[in-house]
Amino acid sequence: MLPYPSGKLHMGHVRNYSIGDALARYMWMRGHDVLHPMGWDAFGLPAENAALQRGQHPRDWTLSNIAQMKAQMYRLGFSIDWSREVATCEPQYYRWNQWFFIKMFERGLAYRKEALLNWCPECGTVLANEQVVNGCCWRHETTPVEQRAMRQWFLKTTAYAGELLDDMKELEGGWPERVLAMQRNWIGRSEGAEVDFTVDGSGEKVRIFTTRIDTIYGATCLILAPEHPLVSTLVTNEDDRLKIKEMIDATARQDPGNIEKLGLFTGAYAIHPFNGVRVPIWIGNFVLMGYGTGAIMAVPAHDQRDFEFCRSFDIAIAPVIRPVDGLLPVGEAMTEAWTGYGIVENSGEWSGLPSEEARIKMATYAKAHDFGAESITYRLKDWGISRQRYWGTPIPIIYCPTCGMVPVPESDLPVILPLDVQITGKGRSPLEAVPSFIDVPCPRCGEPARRESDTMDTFVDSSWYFYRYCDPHNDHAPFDSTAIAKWFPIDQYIGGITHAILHLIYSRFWTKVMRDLGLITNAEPAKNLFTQGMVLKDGSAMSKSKGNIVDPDEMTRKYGADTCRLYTLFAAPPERDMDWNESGVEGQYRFLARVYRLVTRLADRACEAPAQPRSSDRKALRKLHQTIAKITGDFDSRWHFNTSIASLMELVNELYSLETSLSPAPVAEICRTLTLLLGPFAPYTAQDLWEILGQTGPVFRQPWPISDPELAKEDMIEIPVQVNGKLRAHLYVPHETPVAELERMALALEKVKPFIAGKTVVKVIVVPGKLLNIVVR
RNA sequence: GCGGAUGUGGCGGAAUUGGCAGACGCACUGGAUUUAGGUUCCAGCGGGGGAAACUUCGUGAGAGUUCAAGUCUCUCCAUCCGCACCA
Repeated sequence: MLPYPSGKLHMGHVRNYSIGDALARYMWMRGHDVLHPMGWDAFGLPAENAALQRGQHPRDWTLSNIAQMKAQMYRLGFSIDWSREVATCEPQYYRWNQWFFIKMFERGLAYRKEALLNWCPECGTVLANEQVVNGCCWRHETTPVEQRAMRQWFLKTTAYAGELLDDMKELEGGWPERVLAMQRNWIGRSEGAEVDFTVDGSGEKVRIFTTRIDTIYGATCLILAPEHPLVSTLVTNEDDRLKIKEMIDATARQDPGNIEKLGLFTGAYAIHPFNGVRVPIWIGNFVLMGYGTGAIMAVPAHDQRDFEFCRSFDIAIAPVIRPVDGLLPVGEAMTEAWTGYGIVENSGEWSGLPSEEARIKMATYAKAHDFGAESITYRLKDWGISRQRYWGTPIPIIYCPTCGMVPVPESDLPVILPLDVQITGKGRSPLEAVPSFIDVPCPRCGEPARRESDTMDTFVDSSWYFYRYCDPHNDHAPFDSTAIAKWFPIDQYIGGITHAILHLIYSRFWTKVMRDLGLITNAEPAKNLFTQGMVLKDGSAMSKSKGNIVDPDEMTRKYGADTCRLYTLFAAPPERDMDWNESGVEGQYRFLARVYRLVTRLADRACEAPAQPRSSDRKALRKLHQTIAKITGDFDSRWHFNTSIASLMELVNELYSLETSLSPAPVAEICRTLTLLLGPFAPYTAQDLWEILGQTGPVFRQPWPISDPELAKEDMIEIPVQVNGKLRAHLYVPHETPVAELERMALALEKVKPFIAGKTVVKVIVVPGKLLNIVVR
């Protein structure tokens, strides 16, 4: 069992690529310059995996593996602008990852610290907070992560927390609201104040964070997180220390969101900085060390959690906010906290002020007296990027006993992975056991030193791969800035919702860092984001643990790549989740076969001697041009390819029924156009038909067909006739029939007469070309 | 609890700007072709009533606006997703 992901192209990818590929092909046919690289997944994980399966060393995963990936993608019929190909696992890419890392290290944006980290026993590595899903690894959904204290490398995403949040304003409209909502939530900005309480006796300060400084006179105790550094000095009693340890363990075991409130009195008191009152210092498991300062003031009267805590430990409840409508909270008789804003009372000189005003004035006062200040807290944490894996970019740092942490000189980049490595999947990084890699001289003093053995999270690679695509063979910089200026920000990024707070935060962060390094000018990577729905099987997301995986390779062998792609586009609009249903796949297979038979038959027909035009020709051309208009409209507005494909099916059905009565003249044009329309969705079939029709060159380099409104226009229009909003009849009339004439005809209809007989026609509503409604009373 | 969505036949879905509800496909039924099965082709297919013409009800529930509501407004219900003791 190797400690590597068994990543493989799955149906979610196929759907993702089908959407992007259809769009790119359409844009090409419309004459646009499109850089259409497939996602990082296409190059990264599966290539690594394939290499491992063949027993190759990942260090050599370069062109041969890209070639293999190419073959896989081609087999699935995806087009990629190969002239700009790049793979994130090539040594050149390692080099620029390391180059960026050193730039960040020099600016304090990359740093190393000891921290409790999420450890996945299955991967044998640590994970970032964003990569933990329901307490489990994002790759191993049933393996709970463990907490381990380790020294690890972090990137300072928190330095950009405010900007990451503020710049979302520019993404509104272009990004799905739910992704923005998830990111807002994840960044978790909250405005408040920090206030220092002094420990009575020792004089030590306890800093707390609150969003409701206006309630501070209602603080009846302080509560520290069990992990708070002050706990060890306040609690000296062995029994209590044991209890605190138990508290931490018990909290970790429980279901999040439903954790029993545990508390312990430290025996110490703190001095309230506003009124000098001594308040007890408690320890509570509901206070999180990772948020704010890890300590709070408990205001039981105005915070529900504090209320529950103080109730169960018999701590005083002191209301200090009165609702504007004048009703007082009832103090000790309260059954729940009152969390609204109102008028401050029982609060010394601030009594009588509205909450909002008191907040500002009290924070100003705290600052003037040097015991606090306004403060903004974010929930976002720094991104832990160390991984104890073999594959991945080595972190370019050397530890020297005298010089400390020394970055690898730029001339020595890239640091590449050693070949002589034993991959056990156990314990620490496999690189630690490779002396030729680990033991190096210090670049500064030349004395023996040790190389960092951790490698970077692969989300580092995915954070900027799309920039490298613009200039993949550059060997003196990550890319040329002018190449970026041409393509960035990305006009349209397409991805799964699963990356809403992983990849999409990291890549936004990376973009801002690169901008501050002066490499690019855009502050955001992508103007527009489209998140396609998931591919479900039997109502739930496909996953290895559930065993409901549909293998694209197997489907391709059975039905062909075009069928799979067509089905992923047809089964639902792209933003919606779709259920995988194999009989639906067969429907698409039938459709493609039907098109193929039709076009090959008609190709022979086109060669027949010319004949008199027939009425069927007109009908077929009309449907053809209506279909062009429909599909063009779908591409230009909403990407509902399910309706595009439905309209292609309608066209094919119509051509089937007209087939025998068509004259040879329009047949060639109809076949060519049908093939071009099919091109973005089923490129293999389209290319095949294109050649059968005697044409040359790639279909997606042909101009997109243009709908002729005259040919698309119906001769006669059908107007529904309603009486009091109920459908009663239809009128078949020429286009420019005058309104008065329509009214006269409608009122004279045999089917209408019984419904208006004996009643007064109040008015007749005519919506030109649409409908006619007779209102009677 | 907070946030984001969604609700239409047996199923996936269509109705893009308030204007014929159910396009297209799947499943099903019948017919043609076939020794047979499969394939292919043709037809039917929301519920009730009717032999049929036709009629009536119908877009989670209830109200409202309108000549007209799946679509707009309000109230409620259900489901899904994300976050969740965030001070």
